[in-house]
Amino acid sequence: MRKRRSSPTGADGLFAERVFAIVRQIPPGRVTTYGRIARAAGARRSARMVGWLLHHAPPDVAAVAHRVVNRHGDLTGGWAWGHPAVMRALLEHEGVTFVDEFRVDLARHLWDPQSDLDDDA
DNA sequence: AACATGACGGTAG
DNA sequence: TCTACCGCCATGT
Repeated sequence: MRKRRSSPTGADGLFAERVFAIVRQIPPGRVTTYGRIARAAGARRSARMVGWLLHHAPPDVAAVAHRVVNRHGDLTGGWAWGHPAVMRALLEHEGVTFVDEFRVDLARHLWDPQSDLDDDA
């Protein structure tokens, strides 16, 4: 039964692949959290792994990784772009509003990977 | 093998 | 609202 591991980087690839697929589905102008992604992907490694995976994500995923923030909406991974201001600029460019210098308005832009049935539609 | 660290999250004070 | 502590999993030293 559920004996996975034995592979680096969640390398079954299952969890990682799952996370990357979800991130790629985040619609522009929307944001989601590490925890939401972890939960939608079957968070066995916890949300911390999501952040770790994003740091090791392929170019196509990194291209939309700015839409992933922590549970408070803070741009904790902003330094991956050299400075959080860069990440903020990318989000604002998509219409995302902020409630603080580096905190997005989750109440208004939060997107849940398990609820991709709403919004736009 | 052990300890410290990290793009996190939840609960408790 | 903010700080502190614990749990989770992989990496680097």
